[in-house]
Amino acid sequence: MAEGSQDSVAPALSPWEQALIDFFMQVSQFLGLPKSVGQIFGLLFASEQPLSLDDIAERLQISRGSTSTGLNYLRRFDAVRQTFVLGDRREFYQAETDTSRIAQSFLADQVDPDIESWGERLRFGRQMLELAGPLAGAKPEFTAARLAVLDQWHGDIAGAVKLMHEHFRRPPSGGGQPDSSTGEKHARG
Amino acid sequence: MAEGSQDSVAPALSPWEQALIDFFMQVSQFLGLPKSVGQIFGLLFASEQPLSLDDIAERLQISRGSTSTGLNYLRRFDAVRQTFVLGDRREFYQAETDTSRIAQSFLADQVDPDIESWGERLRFGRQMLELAGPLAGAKPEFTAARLAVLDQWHGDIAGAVKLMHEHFRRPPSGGGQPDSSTGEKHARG
DNA sequence: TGAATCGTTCAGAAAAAAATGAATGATTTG
DNA sequence: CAAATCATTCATTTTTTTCTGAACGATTCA
Repeated sequence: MAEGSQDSVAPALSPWEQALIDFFMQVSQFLGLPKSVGQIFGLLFASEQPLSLDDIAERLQISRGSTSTGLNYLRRFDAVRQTFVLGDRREFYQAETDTSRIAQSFLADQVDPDIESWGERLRFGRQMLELAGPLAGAKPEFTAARLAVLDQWHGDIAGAVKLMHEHFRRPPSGGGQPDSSTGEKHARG
Repeated sequence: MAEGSQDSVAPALSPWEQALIDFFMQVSQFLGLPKSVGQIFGLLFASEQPLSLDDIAERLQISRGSTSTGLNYLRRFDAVRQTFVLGDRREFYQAETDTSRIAQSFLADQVDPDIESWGERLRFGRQMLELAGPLAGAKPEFTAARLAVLDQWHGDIAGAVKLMHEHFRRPPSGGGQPDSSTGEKHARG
């Protein structure tokens, strides 16, 4: 229903909202993201209607700054859908429910760059060592063996990441139910 | 008895050591672990001989407390091998080079518990909602749809984790080179 | 048994990360 | 065009994490 109460009143989170916020807060911290990101996503996920930045900040009692930053994260991962409400200049957000989509973006933005950077670093280090030769301070055979291990490390991890990409490329086992009940049209005049 | 250098001189890290320490420090931070953990592993990885806790603390110029804590982490993940040197009461460590082994332990210790905890939390939340029914403050069809999405989330992620487990269960593509040059035998237990 | 050596633990210090909120720039409305 | 609305940015404050180092218990050695 339409919110009867006006400003300054903290609308008190329902248990439903609270549970989802807590849940995604944990997920967020597991992924090494600020907890506010999880909070925001949780609130959006719990909400049937799209919410504006101010809605979110007010409901969660966090600053607009944090909210803005958090929404940026979520946008980066395509974890949030931006919807436009007629007659309202503000931007409204709702939670993306497609896991694959989010996971792919997350991998691309948060994981791939690191893996790639490690690869570069390894290549560089190897070059340096090959140039410096035995001067580096350790036995050549030993360093050679270590370099081999490093390559294995990198290849192994990169392989795991590739596997994740593939896993999230295709829709999961459940069979794609297009989430009918969420498809409410809200853009009203 | 066999104490060669008892002075306070920090032996100055070689470029080889420095490079590896930096590298694993980055990996460590990526994984959400204290950077000292990465430093310690890097130093061990760079060193042909096993090192004692004091060796590590001294070379890295970090406190014994941090070193002890860091070594605990590494032991948890089987990222470190404990070796016993004859005539020395202290414990010596060297880096485990088998990626699979480390990855498996890491998954088991750092990832699996979270996934499981999420699962519990979801089951619990679902129960609560089913009991509370429409009282929870949102339309039943909507909450039902959301719960379905949550299940998909969890299953999807759990699937990814299982995939990782499988990936690291078997030795990686490279064909098992038994790491001959590292296989130095010193008093084992 | 007593002195010495080891490794761990934990309260406090230091460092790092995140949140805040006012200033900023951009866009729209009257 | 000026006023108003909106989202972002950034210097500062707050919170969280990590490191430190001395105290402690355990073990070994003489």
